Amino acid sequence: MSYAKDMPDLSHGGHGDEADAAAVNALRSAVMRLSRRLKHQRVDESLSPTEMSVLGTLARSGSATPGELARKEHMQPPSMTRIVALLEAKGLVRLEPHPDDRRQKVVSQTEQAEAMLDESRRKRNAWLATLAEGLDDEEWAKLRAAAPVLEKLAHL
Amino acid sequence: MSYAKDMPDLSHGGHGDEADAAAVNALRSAVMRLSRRLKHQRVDESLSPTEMSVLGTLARSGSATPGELARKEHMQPPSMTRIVALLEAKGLVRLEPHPDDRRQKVVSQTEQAEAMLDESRRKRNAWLATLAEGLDDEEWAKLRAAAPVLEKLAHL
DNA sequence: TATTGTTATACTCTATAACTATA
DNA sequence: TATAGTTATAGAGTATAACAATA
Repeated sequence: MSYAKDMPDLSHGGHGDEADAAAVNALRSAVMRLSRRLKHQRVDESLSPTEMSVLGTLARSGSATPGELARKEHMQPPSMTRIVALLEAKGLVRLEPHPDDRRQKVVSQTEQAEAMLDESRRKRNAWLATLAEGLDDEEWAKLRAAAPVLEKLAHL
Repeated sequence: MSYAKDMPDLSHGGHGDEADAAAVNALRSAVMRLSRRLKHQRVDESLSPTEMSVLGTLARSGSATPGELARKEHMQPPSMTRIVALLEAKGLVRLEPHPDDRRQKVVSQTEQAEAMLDESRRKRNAWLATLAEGLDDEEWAKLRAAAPVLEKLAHL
């Protein structure tokens, strides 16, 4: 750990000690395992985790172009094309021409998507609550406090 | 939220209010996005996130049979067969016959794997530290506190 | 020329089903 | 018969490269 003493006053960029390394390890490992399980314990049979994620992003932003969605979800444009097409086929998003730029399109969620998200949230809670029964209150509180940070991290 | 008043004294199984729902949402969304990015920002070019995860598990447990590894990683045995074969081809694990049961095998990490994990931790810190520069100290502290909990959750 | 989105294609990871060897 | 692991195969998700339309 020789570099720690060489960078004494990084105001908040200096997350690099051993506790941080352990956290990084746990984080990466947990993220991989959870993502694998999420694919299976999916709450809505017909929707993949990515489709759910895109729908969530859309719900927050109101509407967006495919390119914006791809950037927000950190995927490549062709992948987003496919996701949007799937969601449209399921009646969960609407595609309209962009008012100012005829190359672009505007994607927005349908009423059906909104209802589905509500229902889905209920089911998700049931699953997660079951999983969370293995956590005590203190652990759950830590997780809840970190959730928005994790989300921010994923968007950085 | 009608059920809250119907289940007044669940000691710690009652994670189900709106703040929890928001946390669940953020958690799922962040996990999916991060896992996708982890596949690309991988620190060691030749190792997939899953291979890294298995190696990490192996480092903690010392050695294990393929079946045990599959259960711990929440994957199916055939998938683990493939991962173990890849790791063996890279000289990172060793396969030995099980002393008591000739159906089973014992997987253990090599010295090379140990060295690789050390090197990898350094690189990972660099990547995460870069990402974490967008977090303030308080956010990072929350994340660090939650990391072991996330790991526990992923194993439940 | 640069940018948005799409099409065509290939790769990686993982699962299920069927099989082999051992208990 | 039941269990551990493997082989064969298929499917989902995503990427890159090449392309079309528009700016």
